[in-house]
Amino acid sequence: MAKTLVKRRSRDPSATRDKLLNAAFEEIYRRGFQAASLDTILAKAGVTKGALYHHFPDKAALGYAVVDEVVKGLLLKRWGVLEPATGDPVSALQQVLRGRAAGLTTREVELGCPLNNLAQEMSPLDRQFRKAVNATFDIWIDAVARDLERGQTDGTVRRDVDAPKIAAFVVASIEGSFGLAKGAQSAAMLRSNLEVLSSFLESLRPA
Amino acid sequence: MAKTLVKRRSRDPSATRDKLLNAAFEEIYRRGFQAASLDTILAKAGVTKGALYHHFPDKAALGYAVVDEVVKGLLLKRWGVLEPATGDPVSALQQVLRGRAAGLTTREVELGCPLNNLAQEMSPLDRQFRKAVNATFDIWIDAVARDLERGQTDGTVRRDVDAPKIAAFVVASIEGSFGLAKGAQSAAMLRSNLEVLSSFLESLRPA
DNA sequence: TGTCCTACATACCGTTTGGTATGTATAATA
DNA sequence: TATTATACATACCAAACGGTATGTAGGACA
Repeated sequence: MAKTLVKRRSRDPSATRDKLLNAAFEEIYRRGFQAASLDTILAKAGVTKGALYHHFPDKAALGYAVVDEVVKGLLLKRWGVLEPATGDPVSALQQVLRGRAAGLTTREVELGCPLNNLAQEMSPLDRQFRKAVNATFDIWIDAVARDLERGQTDGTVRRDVDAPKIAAFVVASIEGSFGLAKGAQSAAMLRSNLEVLSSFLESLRPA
Repeated sequence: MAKTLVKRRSRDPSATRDKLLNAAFEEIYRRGFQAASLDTILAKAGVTKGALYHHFPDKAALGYAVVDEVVKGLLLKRWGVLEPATGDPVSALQQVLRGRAAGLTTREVELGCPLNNLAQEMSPLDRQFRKAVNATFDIWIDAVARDLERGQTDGTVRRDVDAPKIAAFVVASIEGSFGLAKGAQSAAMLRSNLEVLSSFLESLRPA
């Protein structure tokens, strides 16, 4: 018996922490951070207040952890930032857009982008929140910018475009599209916007 | 003495209502609707709870009124929707973008677009909120779409573009740009994004 | 002038909130 | 085996919340 390896620990702090993070993410995603109820999070996680305040000093710290350990990874994975860039960047970006447009869930359309939700709600209210959220956006934007710059050296992207500026605009357009579609509760509008963005990307190719 | 015209009425219901709406707008703009405190709003408006609940049945109704009677007009005015369209639409839109970029306030960069804030926070939570917010977005999008269509008949806009789709994308990009800039607290990023959007609009002109 | 409805002001209420104090069982360590 | 720190569970708290009940002053109208 590999008891020491497989043993059912009646106390598993990291598992408890994960349950808290996941439950908090769900609640925050649905209601926003400020309106997220700790009691609801605890009920969903199946633990008590003692566990929460053992792992996190306060509600804000739980929120920061949700950004750094849940939302950040989710976003970077969904937008292909974690995978190594290959081929010409315009086509690669277009493919990511198509993939996202094809795989949209109702939940995603209704609730929008969790990172953008937190950015809009918390940026003016909490400096630490703003920094955590913004750091993640910067990673995304920088990744797009570097892809475009690589395309410029490879000759697949026009040399007269300002790659960092375009990258920021691409991310802004994506988030704006999700936001508008969230208000309209329309996956069709979201897909349409992503298509327009895709056609804009096409204009970045050399003439 | 034009007493009946200029008289200081100790009771002025519509003025009281306006004070409530303006104070509520400020508080909601800063903290979001859910976190907006009625007591704070009342203090800012200089009235009491009795006045509030005389004019509005509950907090939600106050929020709806803020959208319909404050935010809506503000947004449509700022983006030139209320002024009659003239000249070629691409140039007109670019001019609005330049004007907005030039006239940005710190407050606007930090707090973002009040309509978009409410859209992101309340759309999944309150159907009536969502409808009020979305109706205003639709007015804006439709206005842009009609401008573009007019340009198409005038020959200043390419005929192969889908005007309503482009219009939605333009609004999405603008809101996304404000949102990203709000997170980054950067007027420069906002201006940069609006410039990229302006260059995109340029591509709508006939070859 | 008397009446009556509007337009508030004041005081209060139950609920929910984030947070804390305290007790206790587990499990590594000495 | 005894000790001790970790990892919780339970019970509780003050403050803030949205909302209500009740009282009252202003002003149009009769």
